[in-house]
Amino acid sequence: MNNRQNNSRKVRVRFAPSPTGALHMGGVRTALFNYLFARRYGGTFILRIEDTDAGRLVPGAEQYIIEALQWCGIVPDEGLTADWKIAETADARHPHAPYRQSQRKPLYRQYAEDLVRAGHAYYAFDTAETLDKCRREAEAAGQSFTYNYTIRRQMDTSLDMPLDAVQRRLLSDTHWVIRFKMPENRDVQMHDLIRGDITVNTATLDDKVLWKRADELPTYHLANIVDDRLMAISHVIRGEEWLPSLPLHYLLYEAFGWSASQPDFAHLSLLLKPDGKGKLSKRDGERHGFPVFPLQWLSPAGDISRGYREDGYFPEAFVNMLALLGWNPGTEQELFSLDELAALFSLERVVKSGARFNPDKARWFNQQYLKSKSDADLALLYRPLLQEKGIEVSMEKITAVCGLIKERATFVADFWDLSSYFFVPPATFDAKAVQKYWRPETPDLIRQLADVLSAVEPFTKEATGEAVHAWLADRNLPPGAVMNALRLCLVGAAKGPGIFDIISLLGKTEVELRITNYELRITNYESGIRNS
RNA sequence: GGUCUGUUCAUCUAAGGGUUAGGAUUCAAGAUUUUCAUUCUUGCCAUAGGGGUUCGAAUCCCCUACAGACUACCA
Repeated sequence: MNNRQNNSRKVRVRFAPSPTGALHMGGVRTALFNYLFARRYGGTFILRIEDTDAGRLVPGAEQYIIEALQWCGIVPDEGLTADWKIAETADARHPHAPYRQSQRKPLYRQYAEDLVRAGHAYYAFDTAETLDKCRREAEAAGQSFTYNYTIRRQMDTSLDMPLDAVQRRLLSDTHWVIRFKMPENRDVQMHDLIRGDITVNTATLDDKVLWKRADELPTYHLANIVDDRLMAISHVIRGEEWLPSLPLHYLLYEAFGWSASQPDFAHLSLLLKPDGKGKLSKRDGERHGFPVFPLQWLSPAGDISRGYREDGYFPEAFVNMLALLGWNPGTEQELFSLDELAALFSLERVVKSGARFNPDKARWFNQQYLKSKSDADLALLYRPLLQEKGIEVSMEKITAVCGLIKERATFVADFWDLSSYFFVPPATFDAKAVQKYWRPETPDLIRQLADVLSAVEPFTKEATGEAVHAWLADRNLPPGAVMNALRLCLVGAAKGPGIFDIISLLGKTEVELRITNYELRITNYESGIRNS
């Protein structure tokens, strides 16, 4: 079998979502692979909105798609204007405008009519009730109803109708459709860039509706083929759910006489649930506590779905994680910028099987990106969170704190739990730590230690460290005798960065205050635990 | 039910006829940090099952099982 990939063509790919709700992460991955493919081969990445089903349109969905792509850094070359709006009028950069199919409405009918004239399609006048009845009858007989060559001559169609009768019917009836006349028994040989050769016999396929008189709109299949042709799409990279309609699309290209220049196809496997069976759905996120959407989504019904952005993921981490779900470069590198991905991406290395999404790995990616950010950048992100709590401190201090805690965090949102004691004195003490580190002799030692620290000048990490160790050596005490107790006074728990980092950042006054205030409280607290 | 697609550690995956089947995440243990986390080391854990082809199969072929998608005047 020859590989029908047409390498000589200029690469033009499209992401063509339907604005029927929030774009879920599987959709983002499809957009990403298209974008990466275009960049890898110096091609053009086009955004096209497939809104041919007015009944399923959801307000805000189109805007959501655009915002999601924007957040991810997946920038279309064509179809979206510089101010991130769908291009509606043609110009040099957007020669095929409009890029919203509802606005291309007048264009499609002639193509459907051409097919009728050429004998590849026909008019069908069956009512919804008739079709329903057929389906119910077939179901009752234990079969499924297929509108194809076995049945089409018994249906209400133009196939055996005199031409003038057809004309009259087209004018008097407003609910007819144009159906593709599926060949009876042909093996359609197809090629998929990811899956290889596929053959399907047309006997199991049906006469798909291409165009509807009722709303004068094409169905997906017609609009898709016509627009891909008009927009000179070279590669169609889309989800696996489209694989079953690939034979129809091949046949459509053939019927139009466009086979020689039809695009190459690549079908991406689906994203699966983290547990159990089936494809990833909105419900999984709710059940397992992770987002399935890039951005938070407020449905018109009022339901809120969480988003990666709002959950504190960095877009780079989200994109990196998504890229490695079903693709890998063949090396052991796992962390990639968008530019690196664009340089490495190829369809040959896309995995055939479905990828089960793993929330743990997603968190790990975010942690990696968090660690790699500069302290100053993180401080910029942390400051608003502090301000919300009414805390106004210098950027220097926030930056220093970020430097000390970033290795301990996965999200910026973790920062407060990890560093509140730098800004407000601890209000509670970890009971286990108190039991472990607070001994009868501790209060006396801690008071002595406070005196030692108050004499240190300048109050730096190094100087305080030296002074404490000198005192320890002088008294012939092991460090364990006071270090953790001191930490307890300052932090409230047995955790956090190095004790002298904390001491120097807190400052002499605050350290003295916390030791004198808390030594007694902890002693009482501890005896409370003993007595209970 | 029918059609198509898929199946390597729990999860993401590498290995395009010859390796002790490799890496990452998770989990566990140890080291480091007298804390916690990081880091490092180690460990646990896989070719769905059965037949072929071959000197040799995760890899090629067939069957079975399982999984998924599709089966609308939705996309």
